[in-house]
Amino acid sequence: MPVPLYQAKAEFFRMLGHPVRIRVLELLQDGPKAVRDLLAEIDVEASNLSAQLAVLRRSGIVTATREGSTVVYALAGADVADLMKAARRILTELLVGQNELLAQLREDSA
Amino acid sequence: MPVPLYQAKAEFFRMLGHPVRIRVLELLQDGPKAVRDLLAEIDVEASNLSAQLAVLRRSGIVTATREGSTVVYALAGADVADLMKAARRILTELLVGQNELLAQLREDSA
DNA sequence: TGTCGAATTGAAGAATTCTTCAATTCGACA
DNA sequence: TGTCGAATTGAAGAATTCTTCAATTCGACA
Repeated sequence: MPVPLYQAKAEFFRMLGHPVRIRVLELLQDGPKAVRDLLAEIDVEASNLSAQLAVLRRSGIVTATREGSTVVYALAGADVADLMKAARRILTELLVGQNELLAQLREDSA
Repeated sequence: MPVPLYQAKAEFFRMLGHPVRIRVLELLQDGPKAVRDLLAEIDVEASNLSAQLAVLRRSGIVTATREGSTVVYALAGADVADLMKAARRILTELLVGQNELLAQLREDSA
């Protein structure tokens, strides 16, 4: 039996659910980048970055190609920017909501 | 110091990364639903569903209101449909890619 | 008030994911 | 061939998340 769709969706979102992986995807939206460059921009150990890149690679959302002594990663073509935009829209609402809640709490205790 | 944005994004996606939570969000796109109804449509134990609903509630993406002896959940207004659409677009690409890979593997071993 | 159904919660173990370390692979270049 | 830098991998413990069970809350209604 095939993986049910909601299961595949859940795994997809889970794959996105890590700060380093998010940063990588964001950086790759400007074009392909060598691991060294990613390493320079993200605050993470090399081996940990490798592990997170492996997660992205396995999912197929990025590709890796060796160029000389370095390895270059790129988005596999999928329209990641749109997804991030949609996510940001919701996330903004949620954070605003939390702020309002916080403000109310301050009110109430004042 | 505030939570960095990529951290908030990662938590957001992680919140989406569970089959039951995905199903709930999908079902709520058709309008508010009582927990009993969700329970009838999703293959999950009541206490487990409650736990997953709690995750969604805490994030603010859904609201819960008690109506008589049942509790009704609804999307908090955020545009979840768009997000799901963007996700589906990428996910489709990824799954197609995996199928092609699989086809190649079959080729090679034939 | 007592009881029932609906839903949630806390606690505990199981399962999964993260992080780090040491070891390894791979190409470049002397 | 030997060595170096770049990147990855495997293993192991730490941390987080899931699932399940029993207990609890809360309103409806007799």
